[in-house]
Amino acid sequence: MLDQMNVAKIAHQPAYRVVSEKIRTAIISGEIKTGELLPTETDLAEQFGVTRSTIREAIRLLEHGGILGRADRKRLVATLPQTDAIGRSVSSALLMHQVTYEELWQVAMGLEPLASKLACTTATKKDKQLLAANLVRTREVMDDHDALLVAEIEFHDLLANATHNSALLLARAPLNELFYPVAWGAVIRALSPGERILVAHQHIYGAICDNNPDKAEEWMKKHMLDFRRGIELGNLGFDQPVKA
Amino acid sequence: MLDQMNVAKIAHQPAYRVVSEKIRTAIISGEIKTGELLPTETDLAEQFGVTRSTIREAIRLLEHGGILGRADRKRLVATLPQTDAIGRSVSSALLMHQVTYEELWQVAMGLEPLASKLACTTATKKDKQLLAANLVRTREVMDDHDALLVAEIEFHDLLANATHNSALLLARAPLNELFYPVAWGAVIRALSPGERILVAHQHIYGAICDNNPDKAEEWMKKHMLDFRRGIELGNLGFDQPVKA
DNA sequence: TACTGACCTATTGTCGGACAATGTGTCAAT
DNA sequence: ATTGACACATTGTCCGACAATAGGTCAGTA
Repeated sequence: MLDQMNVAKIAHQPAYRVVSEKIRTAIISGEIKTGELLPTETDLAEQFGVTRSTIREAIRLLEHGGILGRADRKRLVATLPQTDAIGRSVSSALLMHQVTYEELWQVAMGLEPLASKLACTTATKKDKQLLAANLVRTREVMDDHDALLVAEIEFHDLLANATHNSALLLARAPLNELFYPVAWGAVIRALSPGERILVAHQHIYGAICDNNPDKAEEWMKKHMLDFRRGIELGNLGFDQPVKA
Repeated sequence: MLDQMNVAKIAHQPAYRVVSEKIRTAIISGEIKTGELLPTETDLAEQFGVTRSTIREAIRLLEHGGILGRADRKRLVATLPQTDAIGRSVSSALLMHQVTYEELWQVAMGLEPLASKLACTTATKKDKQLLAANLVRTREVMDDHDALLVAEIEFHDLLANATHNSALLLARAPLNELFYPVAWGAVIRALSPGERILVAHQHIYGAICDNNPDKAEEWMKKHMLDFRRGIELGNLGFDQPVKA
């Protein structure tokens, strides 16, 4: 009796959600390959036996998650959810949860040294070239706070990409979106620690080229501790919620 | 000229996206408090000067991200995106990116020992009670593979919750969704390592009660290495993509 | 031939109205 | 106070329509 009620309730899902789920599994299972164009809304409506309005609601549901994108702002395509799409929703969730700088820093302290260590064995020549180019640019813009921040964020992003570990990339997405841009930006403006940043980056890069995981990890930890000290020295509210 | 084109293109966003964004910022900014009921679709349509269909599409866009939930399957309420909602979308993204067990294990190796260490200083009495209860249950179901897996996952989840770090919770969401259920489940079925799991959990729990962060971190690392060895011993394809 | 420009078509975005199902509140009767 | 009938409100779904525009077609011209 109670079971029947539950079944009945669960069974009664809105059509737009059922359709959305069907499309989603079709994409995940590879039945619809990524990059492939979806049928038009009218066709989909006919296929699923519902009206276009319902199809459109189902599409909206998927669109937000990044599973569906659009080729030319007209036709829809199945796309791989990219880190930036996921990162945005994760970041907005964290903002609403009033995440503090310290919480983000703790995560950074767990992931960034790990990324450095892993990158030593996984970085390709291309990755190293990109990192080297970033170092050059960092040296050039050392006195421009905004440009320095951009270069700093890029360095950590390149490093993470060099691990070729998509799980790691997604896990550290909030760092790119919230931690570095806001908190680190404040430190840079307050303390102008360009020289210290560059030195740390150079050591990390050197360790990767020398295939020395321990050294890479160690220098990244120093780098993160530097950052924490910067927040404290600048009295920037380490335990305050991040504000967008 | 080029600027104007960009502006024109950016300016021409579909109404459902504009409306969705307005509602979203209204919620994030606190103008609409979480838990509060939203106006009805008809009212919203009138407010924004669009038709109900458009409003509904805007709502679908937010519904997927967990920003909007429903009180009683009728009225909509503003809700905080919870880790499980985010976790689902992250996990589906990872599946599509063909994440491997090894990649997930690497992230786990970065985050789980960190969680153990942090929990030592942040765990409340309530947290410790929950962990203790979990240990009792684990001992009881040691021979039931499925129940043991549930208890194992719950232990790590309780531990993460004990850090009270929402950034960490979100970062490790894929571990809950993909890593433990699938990979660890395979190990348990293949090797029946109930005793080793329990011993590790007990040492971690003990370290937290003794406020001994280093020991907690160390035992969690052992625990993770055990898992890796299990995968290798069972020849379960450590470098294979995870399949849902 | 290769390019240009006008035209046609397909597709999305938006509108308005309609109805069924279902939860909710009201109000009278007991 | 409880109950039951009834009207009402709200969501889910359908239908049909039209404007805007991206893309393709096709004739005309250098």
